[in-house]
Amino acid sequence: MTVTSVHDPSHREALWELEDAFERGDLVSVFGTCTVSYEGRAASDLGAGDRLLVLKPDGAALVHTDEGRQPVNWQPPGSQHRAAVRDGRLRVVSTRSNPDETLTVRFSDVHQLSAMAVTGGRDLTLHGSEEDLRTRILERPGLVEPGFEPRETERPSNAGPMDVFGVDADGTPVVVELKRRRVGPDAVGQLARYVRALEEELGIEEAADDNGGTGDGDRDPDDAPGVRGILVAPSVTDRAAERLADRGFDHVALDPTPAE
Amino acid sequence: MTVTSVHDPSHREALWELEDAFERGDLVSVFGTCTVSYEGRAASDLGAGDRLLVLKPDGAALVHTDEGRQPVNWQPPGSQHRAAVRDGRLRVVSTRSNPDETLTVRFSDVHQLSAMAVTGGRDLTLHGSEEDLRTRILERPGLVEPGFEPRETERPSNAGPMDVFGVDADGTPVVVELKRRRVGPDAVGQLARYVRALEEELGIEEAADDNGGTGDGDRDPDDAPGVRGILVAPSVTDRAAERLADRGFDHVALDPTPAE
DNA sequence: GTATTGATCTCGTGC
DNA sequence: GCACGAGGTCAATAC
Repeated sequence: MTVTSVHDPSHREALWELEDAFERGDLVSVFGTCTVSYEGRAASDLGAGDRLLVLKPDGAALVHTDEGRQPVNWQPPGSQHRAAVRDGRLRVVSTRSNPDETLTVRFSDVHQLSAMAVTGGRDLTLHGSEEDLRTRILERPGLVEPGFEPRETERPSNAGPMDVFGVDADGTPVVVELKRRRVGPDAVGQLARYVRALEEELGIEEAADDNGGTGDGDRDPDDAPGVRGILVAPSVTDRAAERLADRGFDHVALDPTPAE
Repeated sequence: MTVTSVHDPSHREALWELEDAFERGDLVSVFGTCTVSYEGRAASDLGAGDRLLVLKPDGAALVHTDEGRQPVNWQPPGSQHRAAVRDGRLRVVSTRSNPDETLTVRFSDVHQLSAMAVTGGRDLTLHGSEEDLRTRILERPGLVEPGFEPRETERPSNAGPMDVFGVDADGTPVVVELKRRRVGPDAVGQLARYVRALEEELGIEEAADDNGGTGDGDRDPDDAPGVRGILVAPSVTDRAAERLADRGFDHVALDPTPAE
């Protein structure tokens, strides 16, 4: 089996194993007592402690403590790993450019080092994403509202691509913004940008909304809108609901996956 | 140091080690060939392949392939790990509630299993965050613009807390939104929400309070906005710049850390 | 390369 | 518990 593993190695022994593992393109895990420092997009220091260092052949480096889903320190894929023994410590440095950043892990003790050749088997089939929600709607447009007709997905606009563009039963243009989970006010802002961009593009002028300054698309919900906005999400927060009402947008409660 | 480590263990042997490690509250790493399935906020399946499984005493579980900073599958902290041998495979299941979700890892082969007791040493000192940017501005308000006077940070509003609230040289209220890096249109929307909320708030106060506020609260609707918005960030995208101009907001180029 | 947005985002903080 | 926003976010995609 292609796993090498050393228990309580000397620094020099650990160094050999690391260099071999880098050479082979192995996935490496190192248990040990170390300090960590990072400099790049920000800068950080982490005092001595026991941690797990994971080094990947694609250049990713992860320093994990006993808590949290997130590594306490890391280096993104595309970095270069190097190892050396300096000042009686095993030093692992991972660097990359653009942006320039460096992660340095200094081990006073290495307790356990393992390396394994790993290939393939990384394609995940995932269900329940925003894309699934879109598929669901395209297959059954009536879920949005009776008479809704999708015309285009990822339709380009000055404000970027809108999730779904279509028309309602009256033929009024509709912008649909999809979210796979409960949303806050930011999603309403996003929808508003698309609606506004489409209104400008279609040459639909809103009544009395061109004083520059703070005019930001407020409308009277009683007005017949030039372009409608519909937010499709399982639910919305109170503040988002307020903002939806302000803009005259609708919310449709829908999950990315059908109820089971 | 208490590191246990087994190479090419039988499933039963691996099971013992796992259960002991769970008992002791160890940080665990497992190299092996496995399939992974997840069901909860979404659902996913991953075919057989060699991976690294990390199990943390706080309940976090991470499945890593040879690529990427992100685990291909995971379970958040607060989950419960369990292990068993079923159908000739070593099965590790991690579950949590609220939301209900389950990660199942089935090993056909375990190549290497290590466990280490880990405590403390997880407080990181980080520099270059948004908070550093705020500190910088509070110490030298002139960086925003000459005459700017910060009055409050995290000032509450109907739209949430604004990063910095203050007044400019003319006494006009100013909302400052801070970003540690280059920003897109979303940040302008965020700033706009705060400015709008503050305008409404001040409008209500003026209407409800006959004395008006301080003398410097006067403004000319045609000329100056009631509330100014300033986005402080290293830089902004074109679309964000457009949007800033639309709203009449200003951009101040500033890094979280002084140039070196 | 930059820009934009989704994510099983995670994580902290405040209510 | 929910809501809101930051993050060295990461990662995919379009340009």
